[in-house]
Amino acid sequence: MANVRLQDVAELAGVSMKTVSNVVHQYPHVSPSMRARVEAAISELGYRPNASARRLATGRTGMLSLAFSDVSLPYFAELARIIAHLASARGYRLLLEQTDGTIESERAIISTREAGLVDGVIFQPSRMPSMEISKRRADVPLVLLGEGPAPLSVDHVMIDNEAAAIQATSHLVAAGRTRIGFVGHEEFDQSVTSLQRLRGFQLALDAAGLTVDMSLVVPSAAISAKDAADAMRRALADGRVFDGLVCRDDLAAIGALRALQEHGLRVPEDVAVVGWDDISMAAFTHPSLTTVAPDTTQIATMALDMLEERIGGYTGLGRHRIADYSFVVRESAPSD
Amino acid sequence: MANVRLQDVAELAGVSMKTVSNVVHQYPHVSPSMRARVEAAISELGYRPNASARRLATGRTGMLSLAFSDVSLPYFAELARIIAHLASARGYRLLLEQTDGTIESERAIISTREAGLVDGVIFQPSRMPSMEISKRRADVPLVLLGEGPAPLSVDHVMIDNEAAAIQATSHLVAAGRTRIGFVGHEEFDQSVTSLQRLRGFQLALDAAGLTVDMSLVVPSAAISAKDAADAMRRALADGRVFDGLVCRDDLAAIGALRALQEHGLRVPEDVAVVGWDDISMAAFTHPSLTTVAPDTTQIATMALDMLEERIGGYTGLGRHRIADYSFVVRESAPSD
DNA sequence: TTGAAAGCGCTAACAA
DNA sequence: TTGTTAGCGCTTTCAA
Repeated sequence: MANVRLQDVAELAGVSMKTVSNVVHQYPHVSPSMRARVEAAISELGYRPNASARRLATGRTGMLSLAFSDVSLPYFAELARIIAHLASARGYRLLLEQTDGTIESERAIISTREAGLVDGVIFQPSRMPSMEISKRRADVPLVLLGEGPAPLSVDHVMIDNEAAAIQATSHLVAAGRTRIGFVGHEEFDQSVTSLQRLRGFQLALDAAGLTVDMSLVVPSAAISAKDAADAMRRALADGRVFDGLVCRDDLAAIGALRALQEHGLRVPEDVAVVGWDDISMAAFTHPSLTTVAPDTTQIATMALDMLEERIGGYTGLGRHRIADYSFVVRESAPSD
Repeated sequence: MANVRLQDVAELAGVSMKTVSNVVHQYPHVSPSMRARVEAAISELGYRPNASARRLATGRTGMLSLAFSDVSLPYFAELARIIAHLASARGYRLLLEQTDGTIESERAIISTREAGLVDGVIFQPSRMPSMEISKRRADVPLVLLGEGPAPLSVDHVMIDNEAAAIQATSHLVAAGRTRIGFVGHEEFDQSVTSLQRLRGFQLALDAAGLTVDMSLVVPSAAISAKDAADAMRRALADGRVFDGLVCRDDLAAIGALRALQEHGLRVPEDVAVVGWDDISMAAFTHPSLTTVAPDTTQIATMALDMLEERIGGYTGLGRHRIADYSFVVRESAPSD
């Protein structure tokens, strides 16, 4: 019962394995009577093709792996949802790999110890230097997500973080804010993501003739609402005064919102807050978040397109695609 | 370069495939010189074992699939994170399957069309009747999550939803609330989860001598903050008056918070709100959420334990395990 | 249109 | 301790 083979079906139907295979694969040139006979045998035996055997024979696994630090971060969860859907529409299943942002786990992603596990990998590194990524063996097709300075040899999808950070910061400047802080980047080992956003932040302030006050730049122990809230609580207790806040991501913004409210500050009246990612919760915080909204569907589509081209045999220099983003204005930092 | 086989390594090293295999598997009884020679050959050739071939030979895939409606729901994302970690510690990788809560997708999960894809399945159904689940072919080990009345033939992990709902409701009653509503269950095709929570809600009100006012039971178009907020907005616009709210989950609570605030009501002064799931955001809403906190680590551990027993050959009646939960009191519904 | 047979790369039982 | 070899179940030329 458990192990019905293609061969068993063939024997019961009195045909060859090839014929059964043709039926299973909907191969058009099979006479209706053959097909009927084979299908009867299939359902009588309860036959199901064995995925491992098929994979060994074809060399294709029909699986992609999706690797990033942590699925429980809303941005990644929402991205995973989209990628899983789009991948499934293209006939792939998704393997979930969490790195927890450790360099060891990220290395393990890059240097797959097993061949033939997945057909391709979509990977958003957080710690790994691009030099190291570029030195990997080009065994399995890889597309990088996120904002690292991607090595020339690898395909890559990102949004223009610097431009978006400039827009977010300028939005606060335009609203007349002058004591604008930045919250939520890692305290040590900053991810490239954070660095690019910080850079845009600084460029925008410079352009507005405001100098960056380093005491208003508040790093966080880790990427989470809790750590951002803790960092902001300390900064506020320390007497620092903000009237605007660019947050590294929406989680940091949510933590900051909490710390500001505990400190008796009103958002946006006293402090305007801008987040990043437009996670679904951003519309439901109190106040709702003005935020940078990467076009995640486009990111996922670009990544899958390039991955499929690689899987299809394309070899060539790494392509760098820039995905769109929009700037969503809500209550935490209105336009005026 | 791409296709180095075990055999190639064996030839280069001048040994048999078995010896190479022994080395690859860390088999202890290999002479050091052999080991060294083989390892040299492995790295010279850049050999990596082929996962598909290994799986075909052993019949084990080392993969589990995790199926539920939607990873972007925080509860599922957080659960997925934990399960992925624990599974990985046990040597399994995780395949992500989203059903979107459609019955067709749930059927596809239950009746795996391919054999040998995964060693086991962890599945939280939302629509599927338990009768149908029990009729499935017992091909691949399955553990059910969540609160359905699980068929006797299948392993199952859940928390006692009814008891938790009673506790949540009683908490509001004890604080003197009398116009207690329920928000966020599906409007049609209620999941068993919702029904059990509603039942506990009703039992607690009955026990307190309060009758359930059906106009305070506010269903939502779907499980999301947005739909719950919309439903609550309509209820409030309709003139319904609440002083307490048991929410089907934290997302519903977040939506409700939003609607209440827009309506000028204060939480908890005017309306006390209790959520469910204790998603990480629950500590950062404004006000923070009092909520039922299922012990997700325990849920994941129980599920994996039972799954591994099944994979290991255990056959027997389905076991039903009840996991712990706690009731976390925060600002949205304080103790007094 | 259908059949026969040679792999795909690895494991594991059995020998040596 | 190491070698031989027969599968695992499917795909895929090449024939018929």
